[in-house]
Amino acid sequence: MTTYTPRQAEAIACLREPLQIIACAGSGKTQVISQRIASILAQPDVEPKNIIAFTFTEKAAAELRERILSILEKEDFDTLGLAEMYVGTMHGYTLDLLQRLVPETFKFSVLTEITSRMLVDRSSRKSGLTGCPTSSSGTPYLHRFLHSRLFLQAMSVLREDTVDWDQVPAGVVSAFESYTRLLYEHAYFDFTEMINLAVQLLEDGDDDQSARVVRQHVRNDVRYVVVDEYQDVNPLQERLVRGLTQFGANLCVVGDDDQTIYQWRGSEVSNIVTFKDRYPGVRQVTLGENFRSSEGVVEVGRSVAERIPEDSRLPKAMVRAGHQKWQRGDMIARAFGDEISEAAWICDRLEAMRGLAFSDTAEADPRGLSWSDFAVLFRSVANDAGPLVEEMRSRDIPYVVKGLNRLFDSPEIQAVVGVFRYMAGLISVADLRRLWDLASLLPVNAGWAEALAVLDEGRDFYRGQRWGVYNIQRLYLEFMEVLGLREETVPGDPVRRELVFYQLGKFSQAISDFEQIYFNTDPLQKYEAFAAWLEHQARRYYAESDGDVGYATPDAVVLTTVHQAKGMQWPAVFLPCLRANRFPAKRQGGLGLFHVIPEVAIGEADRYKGTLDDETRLFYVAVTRAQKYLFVSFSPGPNRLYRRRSAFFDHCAAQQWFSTRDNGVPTDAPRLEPRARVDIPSVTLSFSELKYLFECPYQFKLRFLYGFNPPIHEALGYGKGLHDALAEVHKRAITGDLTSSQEAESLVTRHLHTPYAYPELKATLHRAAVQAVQRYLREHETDLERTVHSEKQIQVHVAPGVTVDGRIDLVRRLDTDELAIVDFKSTARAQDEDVTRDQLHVYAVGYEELTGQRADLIEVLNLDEEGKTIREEVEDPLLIAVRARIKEAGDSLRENNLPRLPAWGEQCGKCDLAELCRDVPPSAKSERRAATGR
DNA sequence: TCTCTAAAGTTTTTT
DNA sequence: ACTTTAGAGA
Repeated sequence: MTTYTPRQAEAIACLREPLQIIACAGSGKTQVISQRIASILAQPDVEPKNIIAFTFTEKAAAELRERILSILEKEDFDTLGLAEMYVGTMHGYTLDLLQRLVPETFKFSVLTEITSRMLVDRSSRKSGLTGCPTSSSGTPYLHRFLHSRLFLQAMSVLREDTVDWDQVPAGVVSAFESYTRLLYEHAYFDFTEMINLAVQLLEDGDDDQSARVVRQHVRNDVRYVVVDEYQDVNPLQERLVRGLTQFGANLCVVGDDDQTIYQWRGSEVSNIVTFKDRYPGVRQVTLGENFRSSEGVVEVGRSVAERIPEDSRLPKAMVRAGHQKWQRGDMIARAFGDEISEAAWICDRLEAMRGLAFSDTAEADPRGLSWSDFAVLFRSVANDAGPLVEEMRSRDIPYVVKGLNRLFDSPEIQAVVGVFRYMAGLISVADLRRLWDLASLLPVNAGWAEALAVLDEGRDFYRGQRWGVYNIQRLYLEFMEVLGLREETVPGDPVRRELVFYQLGKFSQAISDFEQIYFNTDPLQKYEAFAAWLEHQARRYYAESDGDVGYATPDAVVLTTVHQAKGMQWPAVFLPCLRANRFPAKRQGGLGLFHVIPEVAIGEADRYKGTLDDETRLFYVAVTRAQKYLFVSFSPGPNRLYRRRSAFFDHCAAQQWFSTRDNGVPTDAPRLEPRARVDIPSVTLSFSELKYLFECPYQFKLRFLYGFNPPIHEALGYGKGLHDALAEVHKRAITGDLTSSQEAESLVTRHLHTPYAYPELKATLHRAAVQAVQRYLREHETDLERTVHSEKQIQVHVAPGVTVDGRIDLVRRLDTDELAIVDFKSTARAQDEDVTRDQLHVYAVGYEELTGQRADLIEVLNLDEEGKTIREEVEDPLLIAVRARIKEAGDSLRENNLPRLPAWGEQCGKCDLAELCRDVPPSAKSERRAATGR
């Protein structure tokens, strides 16, 4: 049983008035939030669906969810309905809210930073980009490609910030209008727009139909809102919080103003600083006890925070409360003459400290420090980490770098990029061959000539075929297939093979991103645009190491940025390269936000500039990551801007806790066998991921770990549209509004979105969808009123760390009064029946966990004319078996044990990626060509 | 202490 | 592509 300090207990027990928890670094914040949510749930009249908990990242959400579940399980709490408690990001919440309650948005899809930029560049006039004026004399208007990033930043700020529209130039206003119009025309949300739309609906009166439904739901169901990392909330997100609590829901915000490090992305510190003045009757609880670090680390952290002017901080004093002891020599500040000796010193230290005895908690037995207990934090990994990486490589110290290697720098990807430079006519066959030899990518018996033939056929743009035929993804996969390039044919050892395939998979992902926007473009232009995009833009966006292959965390020293280290801790932390103009960083030049939107139009515009205070907060975060050992160091950088010491370095060196000389690790210091801290990574699987994992583990690996995507199909969106139309029908049925078959046409018009179809196909699909919906409404006219749930969110916690979540299409009562779980399928080419049955049994397990009710039957209802319906009983042995299979799947995933099927099987015939895995037997070839259109 | 010129340029979540 | 900074020269 966890014991809590009086302050922590006060926060946990405070459930009535608005609560602000000011949580210093290492104060056990997540535990307190989790326990508080458990006490909310313990109240007799509260249901899980009454609770919303916001985190900033998905990772933080997963952690919080796991923590809450473990508390509830320990307290033997009834977890009925728990899937309906929302724990996640604001983006996820608003998207879910809209796509559950506002039928017009069902068909919307989400643009990423990459795809929104492509959209803006592709439609540079319609998006408002090239009509957007600036205040710089050299650049009266923004340019295509060059300024799309800046343009999108301005478009976000206009919605996320408090804007005085009278101060915004008319040209910028009309560019903004063009941009939002373009989004809605294409049924896209960017990351800001989903929150923006939800906020509009929450703030609107009840006269708009959608607003009424959304507000009604919030009024009835939302009773507790918790916001973690409140210091990073921007003004729009603050409005969302306001909107959700406007009908009296309790609000609890948690954060630390000293750890505001994303202000350049819009977070507004004043939200947290003035919270008490903006909400009535706020109870403030300060968690000042730091359980993480030694007194030396805590005191230095406090002194850094005190460099921030008092009037922009909440008053607080962090004190040490943990068991770590400070000893002279634990903290060292050293300056070096050059980068090489600084890197060498860090490596000496790492080697000398490995094996030192260390206790994670007061109770735990000490263990020897291992590689993964050390972190090196940089202000800029991309600019400063080079020399240290070099040194660690030469000494064979295991490490992982986050943010140094760009995917497109590797010779392997340059070889692949060459393929598309060849396609665009920029290089010759000989150049291409040279690139592939240089990357040593060619398999032993590579079919080079055949592969070139594939390219040349693809390059014949005047065959008069439909544009959709010139599919980049298909060409890429076919090129690899014909070349015979598979994971086991990549030259080199298995480690290299895996890495190369991971890179090739990421490239496939990049193609998908591109084709999502450029699918309907004249083929020649499309290939030219792709080559140009690869050359100029793609390289900035795709980092080689941002997804590690597999879920296992290696025992290695972590090299990362301070930003990415937020929320983490290590026994020993190094902060090297503390140079003036780098940390604190100097402001960047160039055309900036204020050339588009004048400073006076934005409240608190300073935060977009990156001030000294912001850098100080970042340094505070860096320092407080250390549990015991902290090493700050300086060496002059390669050019004259970085020759002087950082003020932060001098600050540390002046503190008594630091030694300025290294006397080495004391020879009598206790040592133990190095043993890494064991983290069991938690795995959350969606239904579709689970489906692939059951079907073929290697297919799962190719798709989700490497990132290979099948080519875009022109009819994409048909199944989703049908699905959404029926979802609306059933949701209305629950409220007693039964849809007649005359409405099929308008339902399909609202929900069917087939952006990749050529006009004739579009019309065909529309007709087919209307017929399918009519047929469904006719055949199920009388069932509609027996609809129990539509799109029911479920979640199954299979074992510690293994969760499956997904949605059940429909739950309804049959004439026989039995309860049936229904899943819709819309393609005649239905999946393997075994998998469908497994999947449905997962639904049954989830439904039982959610409602405590047992479903009697599971049904697969095919919406196609000749499609058959599968119906079968829910049986206990199957439920138990499915649970065991999920757990097994989760375990093999964590062990990265994802083998191919032993031989070509029926599933392989339906797998789009089979050729990347093994030879297709001659008997399967013709059938396959028919099925995949190749 | 002022003025001019050359040289340099970060961090990154969100389905 | 433009603003900040260091350092030279006045």
